Amino acid sequence: MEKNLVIVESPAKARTIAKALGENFTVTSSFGHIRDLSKKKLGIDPDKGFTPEYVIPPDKKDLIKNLTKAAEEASLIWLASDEDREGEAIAWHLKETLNIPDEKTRRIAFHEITKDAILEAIENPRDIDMNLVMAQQARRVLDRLVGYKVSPILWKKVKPRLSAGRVQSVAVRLVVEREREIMKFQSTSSFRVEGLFTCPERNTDPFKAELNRRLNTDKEAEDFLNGCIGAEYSVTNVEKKQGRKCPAPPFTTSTLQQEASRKLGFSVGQTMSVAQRLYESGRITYMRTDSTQLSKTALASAKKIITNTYGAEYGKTRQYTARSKGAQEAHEAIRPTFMDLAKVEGNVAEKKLYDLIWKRTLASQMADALVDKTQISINKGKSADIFTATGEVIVFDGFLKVYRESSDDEPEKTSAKPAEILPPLESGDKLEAGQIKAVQRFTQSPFRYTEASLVKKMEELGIGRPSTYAPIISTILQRQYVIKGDRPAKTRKYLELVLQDNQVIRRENTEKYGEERGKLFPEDIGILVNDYLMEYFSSIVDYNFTAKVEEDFDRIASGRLVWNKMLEEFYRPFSKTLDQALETSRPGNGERYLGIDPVSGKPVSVRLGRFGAMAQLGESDDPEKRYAGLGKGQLLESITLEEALQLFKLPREMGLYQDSPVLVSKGRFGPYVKWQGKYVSLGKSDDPYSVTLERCVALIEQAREQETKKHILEFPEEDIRVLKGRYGPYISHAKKNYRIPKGTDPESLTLEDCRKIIQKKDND
DNA sequence: CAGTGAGCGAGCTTCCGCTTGACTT
Repeated sequence: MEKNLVIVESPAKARTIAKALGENFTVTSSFGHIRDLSKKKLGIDPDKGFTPEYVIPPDKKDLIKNLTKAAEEASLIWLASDEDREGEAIAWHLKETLNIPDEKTRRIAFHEITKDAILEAIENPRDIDMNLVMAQQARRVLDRLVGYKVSPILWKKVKPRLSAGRVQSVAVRLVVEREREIMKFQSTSSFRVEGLFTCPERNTDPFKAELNRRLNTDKEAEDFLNGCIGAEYSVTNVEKKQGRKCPAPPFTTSTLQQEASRKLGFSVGQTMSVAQRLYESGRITYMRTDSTQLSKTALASAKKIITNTYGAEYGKTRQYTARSKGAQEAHEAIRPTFMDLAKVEGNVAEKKLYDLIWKRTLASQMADALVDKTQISINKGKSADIFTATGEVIVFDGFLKVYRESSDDEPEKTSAKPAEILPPLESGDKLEAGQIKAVQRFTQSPFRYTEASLVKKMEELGIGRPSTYAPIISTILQRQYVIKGDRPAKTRKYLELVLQDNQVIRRENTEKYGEERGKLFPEDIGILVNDYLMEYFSSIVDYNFTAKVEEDFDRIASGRLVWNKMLEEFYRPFSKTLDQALETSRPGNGERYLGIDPVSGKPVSVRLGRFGAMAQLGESDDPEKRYAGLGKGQLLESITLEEALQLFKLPREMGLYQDSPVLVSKGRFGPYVKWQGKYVSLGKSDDPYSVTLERCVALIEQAREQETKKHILEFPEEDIRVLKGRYGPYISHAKKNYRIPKGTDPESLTLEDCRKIIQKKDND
């Protein structure tokens, strides 16, 4: 009997395919790529045609042994990795590494994981497409050259352990440039005028209408309102239009990450690991995809559910085409495996994410929503000023019954929302104005990126792949190029001028604005590295670099370009750039002179030092010069003289407590109080610059109390203590910690017990 | 863990894309 071995990339996929193929096929998986360039060295010789030296990573050795054995025993090996560049390369590496002869090799691809599709694939095997494989090889080698040639330059010129790459460096650039836009941004204000109108003849309720222009100053606003006194208003035009809203396409990796971020507050990493669990338990299709396509079976079952639940008029079968640049569409969109399963078992996160996927998929197959839009234009006397009232009524909800996509733009809270319904008015109707008010509004600075909106931007630029979006975010966070953080809301005053009973009243109100949560902020080192790369490696951090090389990869894939010729073309100028950077480049240290300290008359400057960003008070040759580290959220580029001077107010001598001095200062781990040689961290809401002695004493007392509670047992003669820590009780001895075995009551431990525990662990 | 800021100079750091586990402090 024939023995067939099918190799796919993912074990979960292998399980489903095994079921469809039956007993004559053994289905196994490669767990992604099986060979790669060595991590330790470059693995490419640019002088010898760029031929890569592939190695099997240590953690794949066992797998390869098993696969080789299985391949030897089989009579036919079906290489069923994905039908894209990376998948084709995996098929080729498998054939090479497992030593599979041509006559035993069959290359197939499944377009959807259904029995019919799988059997059809088996009927139509082909050869490995070497052009596509070489396109992948060119991609791999190029990324290695960029990453492993530029990073060491950063180690030498800036700081060890830094990194640069075709994708990550552009991600950092986006964050840095957005921050600079925000720094540069100057808010301006104008006055938005809104009136309440009624039509006495038709006995209507009051409705809102907005003036079609903004007024620049409060004077202008006041004049305008005064001009409204006694004015006559009439309807000049009523326009009715029917609009449509169509559903969003089914999820890809990046749109799932965006929606899970906006609606569920998940990080992109969180979304991926929850999705992975749903995938492994067979609830959803593959979660790393750039395709919005749905399988025929999925389309059919969605239609059935919609018809049964909402009626046939709610259904509209549609297939969406790829929106993103460079999409390779090796998989389906992310959808429930079984559409008729509306809810899944699992933890809260799994349930919520599944619900989101289910609704989005279903909605994508539903009818457009129909909206009646009405716009009423209102004349103010004979002036050119026009007020406009807009109304929007949903006449058929369609897909909105199930799902509504959210947006990244945080709408200005007070801006006019369209009214649900407007009174039936006709051109020529006379209106009466009730209250008219002019409210000061401010322009908003650009938004900082969230993890998910950065992914969206990268996808738009064609940079990165579904499998790398989450890891890229972790990398730039890990390198401390960017940091994820919050900013509290700020308050500002705004003016409101109200015309009521023929009088203009002026009010000053306050409002909160600009609160940010979970946003990406650049760090000083990220800014510095970005500026360095922009100066010496501008072609690499060019937003179009990836798109340009992708064109070449496509030409390689279609046989119009030879892979190492392309690399040759790239490398010749690139190696010159490298040499130049090594020889001549000097990265900045972010140094800025901020001004003179009015108290001491000494100059204040900031720069990046060995231990991070710092401020310096006094010239470098001043023996009494002082240093202070910059605080959290402060950047070299934007810190002001006032803020820097503030830093030198620490340490503060607070006074005496029980005859010992109390000191407040800031260290590596944040602000602290020091008293009698002991350190106590300040609370989250305490400000080291304004905290009082009283509060410090309270903190000291609290810490003292905890200290006494912390000690459960003491055997000082042998330097053994039983302490209570963050993770429960433990034994401390000679500056090392030891766990207490489960089920042991820490208070009943004897000195002998402790010795045993210590000895046991030290012997391990 | 707790205020550093110059420097002997070993040996190490690093990319992007495929894919899952194996680990507790």
